[in-house]
Amino acid sequence: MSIRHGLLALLSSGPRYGYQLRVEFEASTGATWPLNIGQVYTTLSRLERDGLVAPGGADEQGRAVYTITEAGRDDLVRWFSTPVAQTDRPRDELAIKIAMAVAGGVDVAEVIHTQRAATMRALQELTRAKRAAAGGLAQRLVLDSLIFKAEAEQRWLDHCEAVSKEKNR
Amino acid sequence: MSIRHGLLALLSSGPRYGYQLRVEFEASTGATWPLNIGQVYTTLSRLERDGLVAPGGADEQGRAVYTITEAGRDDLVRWFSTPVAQTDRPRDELAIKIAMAVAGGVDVAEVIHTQRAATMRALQELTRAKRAAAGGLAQRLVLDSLIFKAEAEQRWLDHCEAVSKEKNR
DNA sequence: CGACACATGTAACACGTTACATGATTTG
DNA sequence: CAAATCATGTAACGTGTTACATGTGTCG
Repeated sequence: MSIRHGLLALLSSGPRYGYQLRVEFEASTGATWPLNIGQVYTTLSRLERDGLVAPGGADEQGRAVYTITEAGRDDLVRWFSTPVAQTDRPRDELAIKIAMAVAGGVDVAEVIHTQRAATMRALQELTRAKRAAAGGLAQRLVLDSLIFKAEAEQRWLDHCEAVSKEKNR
Repeated sequence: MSIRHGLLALLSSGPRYGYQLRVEFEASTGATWPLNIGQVYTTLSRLERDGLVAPGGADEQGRAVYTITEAGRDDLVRWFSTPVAQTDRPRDELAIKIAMAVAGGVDVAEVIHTQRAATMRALQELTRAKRAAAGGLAQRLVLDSLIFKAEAEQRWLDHCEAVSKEKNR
């Protein structure tokens, strides 16, 4: 539901056309998660189907603009005022992988090691991207979010290693 | 792909039937993300379709067991030896929400406040669950993962508040 | 002219999720 | 006996994702 509401949020400050939405979405959230243009159109169709946006004809250049509806604004208000709960977050693949490695007969230390190297590289890439500091505030915050998460992941991996070593004694 | 590989991992230490897989999956990863039993069967069908598991007839009690295939083991080895990259993680709904709030004309402080309260409650619930300490090592590590993440989220929210306040001066 | 950015859209698929239908077995 | 647990499966849907088809305008 992230893209859905992301596009809806962009539409809340005025009518937009598909291509523009992708540009603005990526400008806000950064190039972290590139948004396929096809996705924009399919999502717009679904938003229209659900009555949250309405096609607003075409603008001067003949581009197909969409406008947010009242129902769309309501939905958006609800989105912003409702916190993201643990339960509606997707399953964490890494946590499951480590859990399965611990439970099964897999070399946990090896899995942790591989992951740590990858996360380390990601972290370096992220701090590099942050120093470049091209985008606006929103984009920088998203970048920070990823950094905080990556750091937490490193700490957790250390923790996993320590605990699983301890167990093997 | 988490459930897919999770079930495959469980099957790697011997044939299992559907119901059993759900029990073991939840025993490993905890009640954090409850696994609907229907999901197990649909996932098993898809694994069979892809040749990663094979139906192994029925056991003494007439339960439909599945066995991992060679291709399945290969896939699993690949899964364990390949780190989870940033790019194949799902979009973070909270990050997008805050980014959109910052970009649009939404009361960011309010959104942050609501989220922080929810995350705080989740954190308390998690530490409570950890003290209860019912499960095995794997389950405890998953719990720790969630705790580390929640803590990182709190720090990030603080950071967002500080930065967006600064901007409004 | 050829490449590239702009612009729109459809078809098909993957995974995850829930609701529903169905029945056997166990246990209070 | 009734309720709960065990057990299997299907149908239908939602979102996200990619691949493909198509066309215009612009700039080197």
